[in-house]
Amino acid sequence: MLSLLWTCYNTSIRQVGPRYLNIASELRSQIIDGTLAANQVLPSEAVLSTLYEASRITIRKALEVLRNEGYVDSRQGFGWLVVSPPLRQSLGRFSTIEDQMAEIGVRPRRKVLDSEIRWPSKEIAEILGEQEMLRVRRINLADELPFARVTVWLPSALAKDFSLSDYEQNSFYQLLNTRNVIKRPLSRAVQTISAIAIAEEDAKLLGVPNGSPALRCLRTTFDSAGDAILFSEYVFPGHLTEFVTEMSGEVMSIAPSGLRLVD
Amino acid sequence: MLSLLWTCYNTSIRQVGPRYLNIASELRSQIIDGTLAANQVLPSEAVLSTLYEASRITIRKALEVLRNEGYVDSRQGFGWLVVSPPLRQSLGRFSTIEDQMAEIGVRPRRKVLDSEIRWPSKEIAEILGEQEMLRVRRINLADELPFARVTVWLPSALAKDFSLSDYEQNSFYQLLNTRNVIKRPLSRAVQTISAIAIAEEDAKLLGVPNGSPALRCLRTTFDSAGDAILFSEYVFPGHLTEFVTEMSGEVMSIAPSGLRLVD
DNA sequence: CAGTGGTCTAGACCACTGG
DNA sequence: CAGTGGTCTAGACCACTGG
Repeated sequence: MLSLLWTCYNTSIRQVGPRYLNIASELRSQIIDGTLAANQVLPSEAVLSTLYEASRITIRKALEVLRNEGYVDSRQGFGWLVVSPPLRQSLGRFSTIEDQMAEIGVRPRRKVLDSEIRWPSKEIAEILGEQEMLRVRRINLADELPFARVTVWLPSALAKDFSLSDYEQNSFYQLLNTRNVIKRPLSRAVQTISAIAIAEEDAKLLGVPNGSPALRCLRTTFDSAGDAILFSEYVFPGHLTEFVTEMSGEVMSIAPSGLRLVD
Repeated sequence: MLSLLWTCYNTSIRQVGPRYLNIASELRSQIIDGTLAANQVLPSEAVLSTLYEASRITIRKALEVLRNEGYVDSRQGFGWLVVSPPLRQSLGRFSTIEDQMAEIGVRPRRKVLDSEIRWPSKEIAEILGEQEMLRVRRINLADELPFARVTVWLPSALAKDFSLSDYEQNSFYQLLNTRNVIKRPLSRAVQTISAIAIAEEDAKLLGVPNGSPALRCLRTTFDSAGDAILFSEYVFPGHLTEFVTEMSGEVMSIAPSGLRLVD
């Protein structure tokens, strides 16, 4: 097994990107394909250091990446362990809904409902500022089945070169990040998720009974300097969607971390 | 300001815990109290290294901690920036629901509904194993207002020394982690959150109309070796609770990260 | 261009696990 | 006890930002 590791690494013609990411990828593959089995102890950092001809700090950085991804964990004085499958499997599904749709062979489509220039409501103005806004409402479909109604607000100054077909073919992240309209890339978002009884219009659009349960997400998206750029509302039918998340570390609350009381 | 940093650090009688955590705490305090203002560029790593008489790697480790907490972010070739307040504020609320209740002066209470020894259903057995289970159902109250119905399953072998009053006064995390009944501490959990129409019994228990929207969380809790120890179900009335979460990095999906289609 | 963060090295000492 | 991961140092080179 050790020689296998060594061979893989040495035969690679040229390293792309940082060394620690390559090492992390190498180890991740071996965990996924079972070469490194669940609950198995990894070779020690010193051994990996020799194997990969990298310093111990580089090895540790690779292992930290895998720890964050939920593949391994460490115990001081003992070693690094491969996390067992049930936990890993849940975490492995943390991909985007688009990836998931691609995986199961479902065709995604966006349909624009309307697009308007508006003066912001007080709530929107507080988040994005007191300026003219573009509001776009869309429906997202999976194999022509509607699974989300999405409304996006953004300063109209940023959207003056966008067309309706842009909105059907791209996400706002793609549009804003690729066409030089913002100084800094979008980098973070905070969202609030709640359970609601679906409103009449959304019920019709999504083809579910009026008042049936739905997940509602309110999201504010920030650029890399921390300025709010986008505000969006998502409504998902309750029977079609679920939200998977992880807690770790010392703080084990009765409620999912992030859940809070309102009013 | 620089001398202030230096003084604080040098006058500390004795460092507790790792150096990088102390440096992180110091910087965090200054961000919170405004000494380091929003969007301000931090002193460079080299300068901080001199100020704190620590190596650059130690400084970087402290900054990475703060980056993970959402206080700062970096741009290569430019520097470390203090993230602006709107984003930080949302993230700062990532505390537990218990902390939040303590903050606003609300008194928490647990009420045990019932506690039974049962043979596991197929679903539970798949997660926790084919063995005798204890099932405890509780109601959580905030100032006597019920806000959650919680059901916990665990192998009865682990619970043989617990009493009903233990269940009223402690969480299972506290019970299992503090009384030597498990070999390894509970360290991670994965949960699935969905929107449901509340069932009749829960509606009565929580004092809401039958069929009204609710958040339902299914959680599996693992020990540090990755073995599943606890399974729990939480039901929260939709009008009382919301779930706050963050996305960051390159992957910006239409849906909240972790959201997926079911069926 | 000088200065920044991103990566990496070769060493060191410590607290901790298991036998 | 020997071996492990956790922390830390003093250096180095690179890619990148801004002026």
